[in-house]
Amino acid sequence: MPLPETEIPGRLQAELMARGLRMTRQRRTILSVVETAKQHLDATQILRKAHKIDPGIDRVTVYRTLNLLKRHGLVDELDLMHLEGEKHYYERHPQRDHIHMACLRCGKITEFESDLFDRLKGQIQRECQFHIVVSRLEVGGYCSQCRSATPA
Amino acid sequence: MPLPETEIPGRLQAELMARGLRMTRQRRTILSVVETAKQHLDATQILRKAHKIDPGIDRVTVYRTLNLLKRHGLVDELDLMHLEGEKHYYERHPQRDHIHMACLRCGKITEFESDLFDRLKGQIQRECQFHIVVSRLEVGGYCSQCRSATPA
DNA sequence: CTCCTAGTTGAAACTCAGATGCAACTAGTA
DNA sequence: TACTAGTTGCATCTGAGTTTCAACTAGGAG
Repeated sequence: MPLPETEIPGRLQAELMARGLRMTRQRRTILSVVETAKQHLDATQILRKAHKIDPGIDRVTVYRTLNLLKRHGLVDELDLMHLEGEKHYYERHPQRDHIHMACLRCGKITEFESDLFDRLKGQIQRECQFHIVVSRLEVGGYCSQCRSATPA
Repeated sequence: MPLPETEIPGRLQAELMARGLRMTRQRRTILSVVETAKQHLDATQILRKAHKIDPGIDRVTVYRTLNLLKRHGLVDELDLMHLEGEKHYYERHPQRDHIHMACLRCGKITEFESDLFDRLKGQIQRECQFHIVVSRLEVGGYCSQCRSATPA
């Protein structure tokens, strides 16, 4: 089955290789963890998952690889309003930027795409003559469930 | 000259006292530093400036006071795209939220207010039923000067 | 004005994410 | 198959921010 686009096991890998970067065993592992993540993971969680695939992998390699991906715009670094400590979270850079909403009560993270957001970025580029490379809109507050819940 | 609003030396102080919080010598000092800051300061810079006014002041007190102000929504905590390390920057919470643009080349921080931003927040509150307490839109990229400058 | 106490402070020690220096290793190429 | 620039792992470091606790004090009660 020589499909033209196998896509699933390695869009990030493909993109890194297309940039002429070396594909090591460790990088492959970390990339697959990031790629298949169901939620936002921090560096420690990524290390833990990578460790299950390849126990020899080191913390430092995870940090270095995440920096590499960030520099190449392949992953986005999130703070998620520092709801718990100062760690960073990572997600594959999406085709279309979205907003992250963090509930200050239950900690749930919700994502939201908006045309207004796209237009706002356009306005910044035009009016400020600022060339946007990365953007991050994070909002802290109370989600619909927590708003209607009885106060803790 | 009993002006009804002396305003200048202590709007933050007044707001804290209005909330029934204790006004200590140290807090007064830190508040005045934040209040008169010409640019975004991190905790260490705030400590340094506070130290010039009151050498006895401790790091810990600065951190605690900044947390207090943050909890009361009197200052906003910024990351400024982590241009240099993981520290946080602080600014008085403005009447109207603005966007922070960080130049990845020269490090300059520019602020920008936008009607679209206000509308976007309104949309989030309405469509997501999310009650916004704090919002932070940070953008990284290249400012107009650096775009036209010769590559380093 | 004096006393009282809950809230605040400072000093030291701690935590934790992330970075760095360097010798050993290896992917991709000649 | 050999070579080498780039990568890895380990040990160590850094630096922001937090915690613990005894001593102190702002601001209200008497």
